[in-house]
Amino acid sequence: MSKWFGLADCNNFYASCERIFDLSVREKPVVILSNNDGCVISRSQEAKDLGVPMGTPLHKIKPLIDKHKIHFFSSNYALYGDISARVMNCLNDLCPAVEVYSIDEAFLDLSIIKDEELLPFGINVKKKIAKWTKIPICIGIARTKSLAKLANRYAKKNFKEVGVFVIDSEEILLKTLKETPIEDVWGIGRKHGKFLKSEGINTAYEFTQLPENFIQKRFSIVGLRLYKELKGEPCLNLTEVIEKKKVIQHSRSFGRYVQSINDLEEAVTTFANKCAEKLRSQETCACTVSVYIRTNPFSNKPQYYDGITMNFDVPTSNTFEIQQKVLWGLKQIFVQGYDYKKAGVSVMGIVGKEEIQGNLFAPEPNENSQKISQLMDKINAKFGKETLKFAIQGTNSVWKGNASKISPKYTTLWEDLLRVE
DNA sequence: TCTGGGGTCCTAGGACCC
DNA sequence: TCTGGGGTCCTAGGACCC
Repeated sequence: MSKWFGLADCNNFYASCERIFDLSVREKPVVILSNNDGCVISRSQEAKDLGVPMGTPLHKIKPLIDKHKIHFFSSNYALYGDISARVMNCLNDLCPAVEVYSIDEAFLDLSIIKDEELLPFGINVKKKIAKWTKIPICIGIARTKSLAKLANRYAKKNFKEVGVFVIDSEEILLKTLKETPIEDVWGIGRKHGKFLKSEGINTAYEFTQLPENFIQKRFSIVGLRLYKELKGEPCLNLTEVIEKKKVIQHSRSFGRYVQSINDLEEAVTTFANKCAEKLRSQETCACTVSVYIRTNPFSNKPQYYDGITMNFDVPTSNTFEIQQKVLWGLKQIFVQGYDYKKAGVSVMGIVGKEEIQGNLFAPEPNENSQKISQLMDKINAKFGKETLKFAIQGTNSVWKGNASKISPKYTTLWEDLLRVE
């Protein structure tokens, strides 16, 4: 049986989430800002139509915002994560097999659907999702994942009302490939796009007409896979199981410049804790941890960047152990006299906790501190983030960013539950 | 004044081993 | 003077994604 892949993708996801509960911004231009209210990371259709570019810093589009009364929100990941889970649950109920690909996208295996049923099936899924979650989606359907992506983009662009597009004939395939600019193809980023255009390759179709050995040589096997997929040969499968993360990071730009090591210590211990929590939540331990600090690359002030990577004797997910290493590392890389703007912690060499090999020469793991870590996880899960935290994390952190325009956590915090009066 | 955060995969090159 | 060859493992860097 030949395959059919679908790609369901939420339209303007973060902006759409804000509109579910806040009726005053429905049909109004809305933009969502990154951490620190830095730059635009999501736009409603109305905002796109007004010419708000993706990724621009807020201060650069302030005149546009004022002029058109564009509503803007700080990002509210608790809300988006919860709405995403609802959408994915619905897709799971409606579709034979689902691979959650990102917070707002999922691949579907539709191979068991009859060819002539694909379009009505897609339309039904779209309608149900809209009804159950109030999130508008588009669905692209084709023979490969890369083509489903292409079909999805085509649906968004040309059939937004229907919201579903199926590439089910050679003619439609060629037409879609010819109408897709090369830089819009999934897997062709800025660098490759620029190179291809300089070679006179402007569309997905022209890409598929290049010789195979040229693709392999210039774009390695990743590019070759894409090339084959665009020609209709599936090289990527649906992966339904959620794999454990191989790297876990936590980093933040600061709300203002930070000079003292104490403030940096507060920040990096908080990040170390987050990494440890994430490790425990996927039942893994890390062999390695690194920490870095940096100044603001956009400013004219003296620049500094340094990081350090450290190994554990025995892989760990213990908050205390990870914190300790990170604090030690910070002392090694910290230099007085700079305005620091960002710091981050990442853990790597991640292994399942059952695969850990003991180290004869390492001290026995501290079981008490591990139990405390787990207890903290439980309490924080029940009563909310950072109900319980470490003294060194501070209580009035100067490094924390601004989120001046954050919407309520309508779905994940009792106090923020919508009231009907 | 103000510029996000968290991932993946692949390749090249060096260290090391036999 | 001439200085192997093949394999593995690790890391850094670069490309991409949302």
